[in-house]
Amino acid sequence: MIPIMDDIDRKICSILQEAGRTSSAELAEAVGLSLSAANDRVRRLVAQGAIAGWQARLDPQSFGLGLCAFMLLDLSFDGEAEAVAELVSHPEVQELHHISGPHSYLMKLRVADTRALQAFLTRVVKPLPAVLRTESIITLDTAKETAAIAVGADR
Amino acid sequence: MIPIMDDIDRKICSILQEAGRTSSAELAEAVGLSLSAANDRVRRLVAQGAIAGWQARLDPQSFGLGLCAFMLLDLSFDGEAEAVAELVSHPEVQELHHISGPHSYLMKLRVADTRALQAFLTRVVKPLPAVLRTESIITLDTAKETAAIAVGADR
DNA sequence: TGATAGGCCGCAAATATTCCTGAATATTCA
DNA sequence: TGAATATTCAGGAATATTTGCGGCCTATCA
Repeated sequence: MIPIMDDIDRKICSILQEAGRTSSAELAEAVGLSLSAANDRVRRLVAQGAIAGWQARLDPQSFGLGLCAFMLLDLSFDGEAEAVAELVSHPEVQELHHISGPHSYLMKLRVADTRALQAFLTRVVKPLPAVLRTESIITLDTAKETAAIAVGADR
Repeated sequence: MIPIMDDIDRKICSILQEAGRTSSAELAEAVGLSLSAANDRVRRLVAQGAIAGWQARLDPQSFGLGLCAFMLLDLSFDGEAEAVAELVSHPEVQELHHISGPHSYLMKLRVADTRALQAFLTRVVKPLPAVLRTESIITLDTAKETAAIAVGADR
C-alpha cells in the first residue's frame, strides 16, 4: 500500500496532533466524512505510521520540573556509544541529537532547578569517560514549545 | 484546591504520557483502583492542569519533514518582541527559548531538507530587523526525542 | 463494456465513558 | 474526644463512542 496522503488525511492529523481525544464523530464532521470513513482514515494512518502514538501532554511545573536546559557535549569517539546509551536512559534527558558543527551532541534536559542540573551534570554526565567538555545553556523563558509539526493542512 | 499529587496520580500521568489512549479500565487496573475512581483522578488532573492536553504524535518523515535543526539567534533589543511573535507564528518553529549565554535565543526547527532550511532562513529569519546574527545547527542523527517528563512514578 | 479495487456510508453490536448514589475513610473544629 | 464535614472510593445505570460488517458508488484498466 502506497502511503499517499491527501488533504483530508493531513487535516485529520492536524486536528489530532492538537486535540488527540477528538471523537470520531467530531473528526468526521470536521473533515466532511461519515464516522466510519473518518475512522478508517485514522486506523490507516496509525497502521502506516504517520500517527506514531498517542499521549497526554504533562505540565512540567505541576511536577516540580521548572528548569529547561540544553547542553552541548563534546565526546571522544572512544566510548561515544556507551555515553549515548547511558544518557538516553535518563528521563531528565528529553532529547539527544548528534549535530553538525564544533560540538558533538546537543541534549535537552528537563529538571527541577539549577541545583538539580548541577547534580545531573556531576552524577551522570561528567563520570562518562567519553565526555571531554560540556556547555550548559539555561532557558530563561520559553516563547514556544511544541512537538507539533507543519502538516500543511490549512491550504 | 491544593494540587497534591500522590503516587497514584504520578503513575496515571506516567502511563498516559506514554499511551494516551489507555482506557479507563486498563488504567484502573494498572493503578489498583476502581474504574470510576481512576476516572475521577484523570478528570481532576486535567482540571488541575497537570495534564495539559492530549495529542497524536506524528511521524515527521511521513510528512516529508526529514530535517531537524537548531538555530542560535542574536537579536537586538529593538524589535525583539516583534521578531519573537513572527517566529513563533510559523509551524516550522517547534520551539523558541530565550537563553542564557552569548546568544539570545535558541530555536528548534522541523523542515523538509537543507534547502527548506535555507529558504526559511532567507524568507523569514533574515528579513527580521532585530536579527543580528544566526548560527544553524543541523541534527545528523537523533538518539532520543521525547516530550515526556520525569514523573518519578517508578519508586 | 465488464470486472475489480478502493473508498465511503449506515447500521448494529460491543465497548468505553459519564453520571449518580451510597458507604467508608480522613479531616476539621468545638 | 466526638460530632460534623469533606474526600475518596465502589458499583451500577444511562449515555456516548468505537468497531465490525455488508453493501453502494466511482474510478481504473483491459
